[in-house]
Amino acid sequence: MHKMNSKNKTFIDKLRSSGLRPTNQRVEISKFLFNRKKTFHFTVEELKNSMNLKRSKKISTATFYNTVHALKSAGHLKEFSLENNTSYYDTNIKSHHHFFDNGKVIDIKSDKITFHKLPDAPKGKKIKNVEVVIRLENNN
Amino acid sequence: MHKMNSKNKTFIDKLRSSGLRPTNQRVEISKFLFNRKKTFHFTVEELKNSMNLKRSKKISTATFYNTVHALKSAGHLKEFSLENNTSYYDTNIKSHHHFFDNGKVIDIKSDKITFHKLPDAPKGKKIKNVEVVIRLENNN
DNA sequence: ACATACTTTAGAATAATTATAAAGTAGTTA
DNA sequence: TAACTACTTTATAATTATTCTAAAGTATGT
Repeated sequence: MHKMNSKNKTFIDKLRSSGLRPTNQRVEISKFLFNRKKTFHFTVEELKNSMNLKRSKKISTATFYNTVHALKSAGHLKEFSLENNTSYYDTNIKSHHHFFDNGKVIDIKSDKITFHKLPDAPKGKKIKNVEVVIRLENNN
Repeated sequence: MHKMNSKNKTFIDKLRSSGLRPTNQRVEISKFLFNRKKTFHFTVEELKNSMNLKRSKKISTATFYNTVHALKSAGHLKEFSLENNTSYYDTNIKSHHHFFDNGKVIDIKSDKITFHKLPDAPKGKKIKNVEVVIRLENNN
């Protein structure tokens, strides 16, 4: 039997709206992801490690993957890729852009980049979204 | 003993400037990649399959990976990632952008996209490049 | 409290990539 | 050109990220 406070509600709603029953594991993952002020960038492996380090009873890899995927499909997480064959996720789902600096990711607010010219979508297609990556290197 | 025509020279130079001895395998890969009019997008697996299909003596996976990596490091290929954990390479190394349409990649010439506003690089950093991805979906 | 469908989990399976080390080849030098 | 050495190729094993499987556990409606 669970005591539910209003804070948990958010996390549970995110799960429910992703078609997931709010099990203990999922609620903890959801809390871990969304109970923070700043945007959080992570890989599933990183998420698993940082959560499981603190826990006596570990959450399984499959559960991390399942939960992250469902949250992403429901639009609660954004997915993106770097050049190292792992998927990164971002708790900031608002349209925005990224700096990439040697594997480190920094968000760029959407309004920091505006376009003067954009191409039309090919026939029969329309633009779903536009994503800008600004790669950085050290000065001098 | 090899007969070398002027056409091969280009491919061999690309290898040499990548720090690679122009072995038969590498020259054939280099030709396959660069002896074409249109930009070529590929994964290493695709490259391997399309080249090896035609050959009686197959080139090994490791050689494809090694060669592609060296060419990429030397700047003869551009690497990019989609959300499926495989690296894509592009023989068009000029700064340009991409449409992504369900895993299919279409080049966008650099001058088709111009910016009205771009953020400054963080302190101590400078912008190496700016890459735009326009994701497409079907109309209606 | 029951039943049932959904979950969790450990471990196997898969896919992309990288590492290993033995056999082969290019480039240099005598 | 013969010989040498360093670089290559290759098959195969290893690794990494991810997905699948099927048995045991749990949430939810009645």
